[in-house]
Amino acid sequence: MANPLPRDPIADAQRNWERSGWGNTAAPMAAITAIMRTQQILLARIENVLKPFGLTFARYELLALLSFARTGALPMNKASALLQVHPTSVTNAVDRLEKSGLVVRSPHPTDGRTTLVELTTEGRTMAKRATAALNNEVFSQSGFADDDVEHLIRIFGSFRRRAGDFNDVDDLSTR
Amino acid sequence: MANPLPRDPIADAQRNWERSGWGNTAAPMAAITAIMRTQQILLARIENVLKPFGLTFARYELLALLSFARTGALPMNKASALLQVHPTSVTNAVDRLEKSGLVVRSPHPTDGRTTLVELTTEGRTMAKRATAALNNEVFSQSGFADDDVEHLIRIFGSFRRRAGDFNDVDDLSTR
DNA sequence: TCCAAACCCTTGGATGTCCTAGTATATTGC
DNA sequence: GCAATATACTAGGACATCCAAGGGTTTGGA
Repeated sequence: MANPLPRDPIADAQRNWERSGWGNTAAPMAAITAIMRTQQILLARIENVLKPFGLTFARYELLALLSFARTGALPMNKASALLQVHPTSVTNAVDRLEKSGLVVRSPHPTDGRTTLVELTTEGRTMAKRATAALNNEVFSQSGFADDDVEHLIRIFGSFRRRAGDFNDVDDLSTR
Repeated sequence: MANPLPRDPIADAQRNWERSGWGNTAAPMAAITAIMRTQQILLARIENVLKPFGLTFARYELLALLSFARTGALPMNKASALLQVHPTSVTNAVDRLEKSGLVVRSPHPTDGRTTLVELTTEGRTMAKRATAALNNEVFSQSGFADDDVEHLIRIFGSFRRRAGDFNDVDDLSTR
């Protein structure tokens, strides 16, 4: 990890924006830049925890998704939709997970176009272990206050819905 | 863009987490996953706006950084530190920007190890144009309410400081 | 019935990020 | 003053993401 900078580079950028006549968009610019940087920091922490398992975050997400599927299997296109990544990214992840013996591909029983990805026994075990590690080493000490976590879930939930990610109006806080 | 899902996959994941005995970390997990997805959406929007300019976000960030430097030039290691990316990522970006004629490399006047990256006239023009496009097409319609933008800047500012990004306690709201 | 359109997955290519290692230059300490 | 250590940049490799294009399978309308 590099040494801390003396000043916040994003706050500096915000000032530069304002000084250049973009005062009305300086704040959203700063917020978006902060999201980018935060994502980078969090992803690095996650990858660091997953490395001993021989997993990356992309592959872990697929394992976790499969572990919550009723039968431990999903069509590739379904996984792509739920993970919200390009189909080729799923192909890539499945290739590597299959080489590691954590998932297997099988033909869809009724649709010849579709391929199912299924968790192996080792895959299910790996998903459990990796999940425990992530919860214990990352999520339980995220660095966000409880209130802020709720803020983030709400703000980004609205954002993602408006961005076209999903249609429902489900609100966990009302359960 | 894919069609919207009927349900929010992150809210579903949060429920699965709770059902599996990870109730205490389900919320931070959901918040972090939402940050990842939001970053992906925003990056796609930004790349989309920059594409006509032949720029990517990584290259744009370097151009913007240089455009705010007093002399339009910075040592590579300085750029790496301020952009908070690996030195090799800067090398990569400079290689491509140099091929496009937007920046030039030059030796540091007193330190033989250091290379300066400097904006060309075309580079400065490009930075201005791309910045205007991003402000008009992305930042001015970020999809976040003004209040939420302030929340995000505050929350992620604290997070980044605690993560070791920078040392100051600068708070824009007190200016 | 049958062919065009739609859908599913994969291959190949472009980019970005990081890590590791190697080369060159500066700085430090004895 | 010189060797050891630190610093700066780059080359090569592993992965991830997306896009474009191609081949196989289904579906749907004439």
